[in-house]
Amino acid sequence: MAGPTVTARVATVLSAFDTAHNAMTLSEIARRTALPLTTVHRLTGELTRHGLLERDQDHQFRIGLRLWEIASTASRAVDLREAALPYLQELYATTRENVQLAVLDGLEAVYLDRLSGPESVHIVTRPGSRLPVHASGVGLVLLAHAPIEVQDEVLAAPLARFTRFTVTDPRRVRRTLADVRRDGYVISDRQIETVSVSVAAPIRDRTRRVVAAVSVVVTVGRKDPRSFVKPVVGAANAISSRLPILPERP
Amino acid sequence: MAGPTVTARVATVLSAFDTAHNAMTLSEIARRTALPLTTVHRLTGELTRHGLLERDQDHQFRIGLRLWEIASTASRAVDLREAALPYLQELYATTRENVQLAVLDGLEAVYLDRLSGPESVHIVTRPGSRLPVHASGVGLVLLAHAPIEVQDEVLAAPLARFTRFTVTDPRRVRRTLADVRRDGYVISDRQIETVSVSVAAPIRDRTRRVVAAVSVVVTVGRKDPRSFVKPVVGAANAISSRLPILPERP
DNA sequence: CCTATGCTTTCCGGTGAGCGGAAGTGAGGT
DNA sequence: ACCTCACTTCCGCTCACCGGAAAGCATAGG
Repeated sequence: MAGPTVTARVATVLSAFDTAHNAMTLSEIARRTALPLTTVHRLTGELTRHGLLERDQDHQFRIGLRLWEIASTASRAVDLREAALPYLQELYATTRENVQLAVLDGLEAVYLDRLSGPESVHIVTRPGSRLPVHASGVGLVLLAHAPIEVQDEVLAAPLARFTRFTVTDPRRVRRTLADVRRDGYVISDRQIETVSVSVAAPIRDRTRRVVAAVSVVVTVGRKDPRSFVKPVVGAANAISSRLPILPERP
Repeated sequence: MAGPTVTARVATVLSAFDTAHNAMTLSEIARRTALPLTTVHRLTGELTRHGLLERDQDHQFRIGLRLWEIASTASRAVDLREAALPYLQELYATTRENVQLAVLDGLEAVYLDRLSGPESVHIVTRPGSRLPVHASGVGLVLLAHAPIEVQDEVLAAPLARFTRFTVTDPRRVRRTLADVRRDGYVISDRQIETVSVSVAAPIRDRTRRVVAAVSVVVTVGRKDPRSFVKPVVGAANAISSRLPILPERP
């Protein structure tokens, strides 16, 4: 059904860039997008002319400053991030552990921000990265409050296993989701990496709709995860009460 | 010269979004871009389908999470910003004043980051915004080390006056640029706003090429601006020494 | 030196995606 | 009921897009 329109191809080319591929040659982009080389050549050339892409002297393409600029000034991610930042910093100051902020996009969680210091566990997520929602703390929180169709669609597909602790049985995940809704927080124990536990809580806008989730990720076994519940929930509530009116997605 | 290609129109539509216009209706975009309504309708529809734009229930378009994501994971702005952040924080901690990081793009300065606290002067720039280079502290630093053609082009055009202190005579600006190169810093006195003075210094990569500028913006008359020269230059040098190899623009 | 390899750029003719005026829909206001 | 303003759908013309072919342009190996 995806007709090969120019706009679609532009989107495809831009989407070829991610954390692992932030600089690519022409033919690398062509390979990754499965588009004809000539076509990519024309598109990248035009995108570069408009500043959406840049090219260094090694002939490597990168995302252009212009595109960063547009995204930085105008996105809903930025509003949420800015509103939450002071409270995330406070949460970091009291826990000295990784602090994360994420929202739901489609069937995945997108990480908007992460604070971490030298003492924190090393974790995989970076701002701008995506993870499935069935395993991580923030993911479970977001899924628990997502529309029922989203939940069904996520749980209908096979659930990826990250560690031997990852829950991949849809029924058990559903039970967890019910717990999250009842308790107002969740503890995800070594489901993403075997070294870390995360404690997450929902952030709501004025209408009490869940729009984001905040979590703390700590080294397993160092301290009782339950001791983080109060600060995490507290931060989530503080952010909730300060949120500007957020636009709802249709 | 600008042929009306689809890619160009996509760029135009995306560029219509900025700090002052982060949510627009269809016809608002059409007005701002001077494109036919039908055309904008088609393009925004397609862009939305690919997640580059989003639309809330008020029919307002915004920059999509997908676009933010692409820009966040893959831009040269992000690398520079991340490398500099710890030192910017340190500079903020010691001065408690606005701290800014900017790069040159085309003939303008783009602000990558800003740290400010409750005690800082309120200033106009936000991350992602642009300002001309002939007046601000960071602008003068960037211009002083820009290719000669850029300098000529900037100084050939009429220079915008922001306050009665703004230097708009190209000859005087050129003299200032020479001073910047000699001294390694610049003090811009009330040239942007009548309430503030900025102290700026260049950031260089491994090849000693100037790739960015850092500045502190302080309230005029509160403290001798010269007392900020040492911390600003110190921070700039510290960042310079920690920079990853930055790609050069052709 | 020549040949091979991999990447980039230019060329060009056929064609369907893009175009946008016109007309239709629908929500708010008077 | 009528007007206004914003959005959406329709549809036939046409020009920008398409991509294979082939030519540059380095770097490596024989």
